[in-house]
Amino acid sequence: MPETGCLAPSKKAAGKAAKAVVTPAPRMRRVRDRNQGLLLRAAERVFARAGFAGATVAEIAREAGVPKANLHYYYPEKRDLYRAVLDNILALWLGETDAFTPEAEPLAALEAYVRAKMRFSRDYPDASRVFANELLHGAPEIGAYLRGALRKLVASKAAVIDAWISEGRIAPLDPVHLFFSIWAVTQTYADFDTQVAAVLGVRQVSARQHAEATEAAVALFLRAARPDAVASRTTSGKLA
Amino acid sequence: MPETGCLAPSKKAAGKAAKAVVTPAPRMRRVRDRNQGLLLRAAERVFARAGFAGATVAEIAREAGVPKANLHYYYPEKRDLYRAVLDNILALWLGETDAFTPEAEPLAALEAYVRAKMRFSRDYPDASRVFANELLHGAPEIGAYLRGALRKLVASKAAVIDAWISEGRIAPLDPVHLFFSIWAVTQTYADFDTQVAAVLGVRQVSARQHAEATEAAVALFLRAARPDAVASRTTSGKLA
DNA sequence: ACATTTCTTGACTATTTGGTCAGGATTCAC
DNA sequence: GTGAATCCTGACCAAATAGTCAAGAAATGT
Repeated sequence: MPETGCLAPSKKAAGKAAKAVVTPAPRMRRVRDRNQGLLLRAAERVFARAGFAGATVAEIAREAGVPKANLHYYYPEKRDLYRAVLDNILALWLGETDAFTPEAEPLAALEAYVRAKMRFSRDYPDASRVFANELLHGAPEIGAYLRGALRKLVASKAAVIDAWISEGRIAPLDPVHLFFSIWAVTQTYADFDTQVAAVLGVRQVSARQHAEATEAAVALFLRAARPDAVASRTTSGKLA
Repeated sequence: MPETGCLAPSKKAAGKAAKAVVTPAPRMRRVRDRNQGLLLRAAERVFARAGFAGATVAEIAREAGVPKANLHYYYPEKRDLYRAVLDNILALWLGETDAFTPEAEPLAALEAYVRAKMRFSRDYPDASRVFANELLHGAPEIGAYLRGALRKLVASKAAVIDAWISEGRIAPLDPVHLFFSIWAVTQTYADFDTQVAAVLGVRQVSARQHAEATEAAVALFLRAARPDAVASRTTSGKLA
């Protein structure tokens, strides 16, 4: 899970003897991994509930159970830690689109994706919130990723969906906006979980309520994506 | 627009001569209104792009064009200013549900609501973002509002929709989750506008693209909410 | 006019916070 | 063992920031 691209003794620290710092040496990896893991998990929690600006390194260190100075040993700057957290999250967030292949059954793929995203919002609410917060403030750290990998991914999946549409196997919904909608709806149950709980009249959204939310989301998208039953039922396409 | 419940010379300032402080006096209202307006608008912008913790009163004051000390004259604490901004936003956010009356045409009401919410995300993106940020961090300031007015509102509108459902005039979607979904989808175009722009491959979402997003959202919800044409077609024949 | 209230603002302060550092403790390869 | 890399950490520091204050400048009612 670690190995986030941020080597520990940063440029500054490695000022004097810069010989074999390239690889952190295959030696003592246990301690580093352990502490980085602790710090990453603590940081995710704290960033999730306070945002980047609102989080303090002291609090993260306390939550991780290590002295602040030790945190700075692994992550020289607050931003390094934040980046590491985001990198972890992106890896998770990107997945789950495998179902969208030309041969797949469109509605089944859609349902699987919605369910996967709902599961994500249940299992990794902190990750979702950190991600949301980053987007909300203009994605200063992951903008390049959004314009790169994510954009490419969406474009390729949109092509698949467009093909399904022209075959009449799914309703003619704009695929890109469909993705935006799915992300929005599923993440709302993590990011704005406070609002959901408040409107539902509970302190915390229960597992059961989350399951109901999942069914509601699935129903919404499946109903919307259901191809118009009528159509012209000709050979290839339909009402083009 | 001002008159946000936060009178200027707070408890502290009004320590000595506390006689007729109840009403700010109908006198000099011009200056106060003007400056509070400037500050509120500046604060909304700054809070929108930096969040509560990330925003600095100095920046808000600069953006409003007044000295920092003058800001503190009207809003003794940063939180007072934040509350005032939120109060303004809530008033806006609450509206637009008038269309949901028992007599209304369900799909028309739904469409009107979605369009209104999309318009909101276009016209008040900063308000939307401040609101989103507040929710994201657990709604420390407006939690009571969510559990009170908002919850009641949703409950009453959900009852209307449930009635529509039992009359077969709209698809059997959970009304409360329908609201969550509509809010999620429409606000995503304000709150996560960075992501939308990135995936669309543009720097800024254009007016035209926002219009397309609106049509996509309307299509999504109308298709999902369309009652199943078949049904039982009994006594109170609906589909008029 | 003039007393009174409201407003304005530069200068100041207390606190928080990210980050540094030097010296010591561990750990590991050999 | 032992030497070298790695790790640990209390004590510090400089910068940023929310909030104060007191003295004076407008504005206002009568």
